[in-house]
Amino acid sequence: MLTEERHVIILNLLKEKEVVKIHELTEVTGASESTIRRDLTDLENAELLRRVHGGAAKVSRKRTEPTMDEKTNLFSEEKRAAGRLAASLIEDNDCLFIDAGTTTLSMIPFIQAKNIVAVTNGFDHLRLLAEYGFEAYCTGGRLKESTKAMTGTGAVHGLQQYWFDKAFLGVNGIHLTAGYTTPDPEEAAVKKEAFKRAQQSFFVADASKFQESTFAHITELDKAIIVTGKITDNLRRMFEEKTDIKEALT
Amino acid sequence: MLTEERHVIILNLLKEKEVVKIHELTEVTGASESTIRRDLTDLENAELLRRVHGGAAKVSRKRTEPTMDEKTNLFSEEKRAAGRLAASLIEDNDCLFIDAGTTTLSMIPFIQAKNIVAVTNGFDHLRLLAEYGFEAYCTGGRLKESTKAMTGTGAVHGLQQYWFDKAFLGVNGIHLTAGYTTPDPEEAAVKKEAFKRAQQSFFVADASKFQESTFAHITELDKAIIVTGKITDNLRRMFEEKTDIKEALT
DNA sequence: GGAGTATGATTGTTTGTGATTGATTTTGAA
DNA sequence: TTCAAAATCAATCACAAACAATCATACTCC
Repeated sequence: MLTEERHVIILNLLKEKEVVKIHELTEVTGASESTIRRDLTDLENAELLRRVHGGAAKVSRKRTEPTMDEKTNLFSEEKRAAGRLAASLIEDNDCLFIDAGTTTLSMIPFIQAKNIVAVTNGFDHLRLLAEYGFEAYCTGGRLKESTKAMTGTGAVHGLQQYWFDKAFLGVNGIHLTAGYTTPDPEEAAVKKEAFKRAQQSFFVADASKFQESTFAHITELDKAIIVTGKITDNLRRMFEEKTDIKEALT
Repeated sequence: MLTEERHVIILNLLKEKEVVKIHELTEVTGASESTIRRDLTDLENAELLRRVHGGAAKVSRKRTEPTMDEKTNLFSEEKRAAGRLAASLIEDNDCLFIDAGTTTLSMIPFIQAKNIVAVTNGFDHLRLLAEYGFEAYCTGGRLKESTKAMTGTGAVHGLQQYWFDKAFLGVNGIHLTAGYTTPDPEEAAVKKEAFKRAQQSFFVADASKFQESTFAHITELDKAIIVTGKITDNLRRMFEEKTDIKEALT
């Protein structure tokens, strides 16, 4: 039996079970323990499994390398805090919409909930959701290169196939009278549609977005919940009179 | 026995099994070990299999390295030739569908036409189209991680917003009686819808796909044009009786 | 007939294998 | 907890299998 054949057998066994024992593998393959050990060492180096005493175990999908990068390097501390807080609002079996944008992107590495389904119009979001092993859907639509978001009627049309438990939306302005706003009307149309189709909507934003207003209106302030990093006492007092705010502690 | 015949035998054996042994191949073909080794070296250079100690293994089509220069490094000479030929069929102002799959991916760097609009269900295709400055749309749908294709009703639904001048489709089997086929019925549904909505459809494939048939039917042989790399005289004669074939010269 | 290619045999070298060793980890009973 | 037996481990060895390189022969296409 070829080395390659044994490798295939070992990996296939590991698709069905969490762990395989060395003794088990010697029986299935007819090879000696030494050979199996060498196989396991090779496969571990290729990051296709993880060695454990007495055999080998599945390498979990969620432990891919981007984890560290994304969690520690890619985003500012403030964005990560807001992302972590937003991710904690997701429950098992939720059907989600996750909007394009860096603030919503930062929540994905922190999602702990199991068995969720996520629809997104963000190119990187789609990739990241799949990398972390979540069931990922894409809205479709025109790829706007500057923001790597899919927008326009294609995206709205794609959204109309789904209903959501929760929508996590990015936003550029959160204003006491103007409500939630964003500069691009095409993106606003997508956010509006997602908002309409979700039982609960969350606008995830950092402190710089408060008391700003931009061109295109999405919805009124009290129709959604704000998720944010640390903000000033003043801002908090002003906005929590009008709507729910969830503020990250750190 | 001709070199070409042995190559076909070897590749066919590898479609059914994960690995083949050299000794096995000497028995089937009657050739010496040296000859088989040379065959395997050739086929490995064409990226149609992967050599392993004692034989050869299926080539896994994972792992695209996005930082490489796609024109020179990412694809085999055969794939590039087919891609270049397919790209040359695109005219200015065309509205295109470009299917997911490595063969169709290889055409994107060669597209010279101006002012085109391209819709795709391939994740990498979307990125590459945008990188090369084309107007890129995405069908949407569920991201199938293994192939990085978006499929299912979401993708079909997304497609129904568009009509195409030309559709470039990937395929796993091109068979004289079974027509064009692919293993996954969900992907077949997407290809079918794209085929239906295009004035002209092209199936882009390498030589190994000829006279193969897989599970899900897409359409009949004479309803589309085949774009391929170099194939044997025998194959060309058989297929050009039934439909148009465009074969890359090199 | 001669240039170019494909083939099979032979060579010395490299790689994969199973057995053996003593070291390390796990287990279970005191 | 502590200790000893059992299981598992990494390291090493010698042998066998597979390897690339080379050569001489047979074939094909001008």
